[in-house]
Amino acid sequence: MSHILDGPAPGARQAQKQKTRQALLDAALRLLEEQSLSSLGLREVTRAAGVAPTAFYRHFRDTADLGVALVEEALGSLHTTLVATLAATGDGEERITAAVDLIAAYVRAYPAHARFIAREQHGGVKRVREAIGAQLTLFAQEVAAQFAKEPEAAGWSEDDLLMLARMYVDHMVMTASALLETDDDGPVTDTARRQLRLVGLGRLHWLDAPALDEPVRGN
Amino acid sequence: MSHILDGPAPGARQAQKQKTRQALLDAALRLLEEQSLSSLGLREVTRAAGVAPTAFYRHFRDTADLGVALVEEALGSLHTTLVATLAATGDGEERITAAVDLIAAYVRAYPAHARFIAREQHGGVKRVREAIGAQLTLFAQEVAAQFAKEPEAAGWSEDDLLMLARMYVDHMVMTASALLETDDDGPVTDTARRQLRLVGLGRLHWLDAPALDEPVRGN
DNA sequence: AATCTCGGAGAACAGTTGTTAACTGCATGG
DNA sequence: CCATGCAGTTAACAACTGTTCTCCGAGATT
Repeated sequence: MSHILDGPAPGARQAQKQKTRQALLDAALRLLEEQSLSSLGLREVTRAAGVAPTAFYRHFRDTADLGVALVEEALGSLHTTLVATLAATGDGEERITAAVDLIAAYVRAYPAHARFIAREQHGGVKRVREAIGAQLTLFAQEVAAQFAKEPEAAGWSEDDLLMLARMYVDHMVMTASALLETDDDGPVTDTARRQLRLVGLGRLHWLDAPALDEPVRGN
Repeated sequence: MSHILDGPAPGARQAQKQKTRQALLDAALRLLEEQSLSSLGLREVTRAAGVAPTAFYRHFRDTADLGVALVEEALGSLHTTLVATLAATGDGEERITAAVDLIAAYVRAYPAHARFIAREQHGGVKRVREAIGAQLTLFAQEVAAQFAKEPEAAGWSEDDLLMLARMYVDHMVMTASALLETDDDGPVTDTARRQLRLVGLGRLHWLDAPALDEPVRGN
């Protein structure tokens, strides 16, 4: 263990603090596999983490606050990975496989994190819902920005690109949730790939359609 | 009112029972607008319904049981409406508008029910999750069956039709959830229509693609 | 008219919750 | 080297939870 980077200025004291903080996050995440955040008790978490109830307040105001921290932990590191995956693959079937594999790998590596996001995306705690929504919107913007760089995006409005990107992002969350409720990934990833293929086909022919800016309102 | 099927005896007594049962369901649904089912307390519900805590047991074993009843109340009557809407409209833009309008009307008419479904679809109570999942699968099967009757489905495998239908159903739930978090339906329904248009375009060109039963595994 | 059924009320239980206050010990900065 | 800051502990609180048992009174049954 090197002491060079964590010792000098910061303090080995904060290391211990973040250690218990992480213990609280881990304990909470484990408990959240079988319940929702809005029913997660402060004492429940501290008990599972092996610390006194009052220690909780040194790190979080309440369980909603802890939930927001969990959102960052679950989604924060995914931005670079996602964008890198999209940038590294071309269009079409190759990219579809890469995207589905990415999410399947994530769900298998961090099932509790994935479950937490899928569950609390529409959950009962407003601040957490908003935090997840903001992250997903950010994902969509990043995906749209990546799309914009590619030749296939010629003629697309910014709004339509964002609409397309949101569809991909929302589909990822749906796929993750579906993966969590099965033990055989095969059928789920297969369906996910076919659905992405369908959207990709629609994308290819999007500009074939006549102008729909002001569709017939006769009805 | 027919008395033949209700049971052994008609009874104005059972009317009062179902009245309090409905009071419990209504009270629960109201409380669930700001929390998840897994944190919904039995006493909380009875207090809001204006009955004694012990009265709860005359109707439900626990709050999870009540949740399953809410799923039926929220989704049960929607099957006929959905199928009728699909059957009454042709393909293309007309059907897209009809479908989006249907879900927007539902969300506006029964916001608490819609919120409950969106929230508990991935929520912390297994039995309720399963009940919602079963209903949505049923929806998908009904939609797929309707699709199968139409000329556009020629050449489609049963599996692909179900995949397409699931996509529509899941997209409906997503749209409902998005509508619940905004007060201006315009942008949301607009995006939803464009996304459906995209999927519809993909559907039209689905058979153009080469056989993908055994895609290249070189990777 | 007498009896039975059963939805609902009331009281009490042991256990849990979030939050406050005052405390201990140790790493840290002067 | 000592005083300060602060992560974590202990104790206590009023409030709340799900559940059981007992009882009541008004339909329903005969």
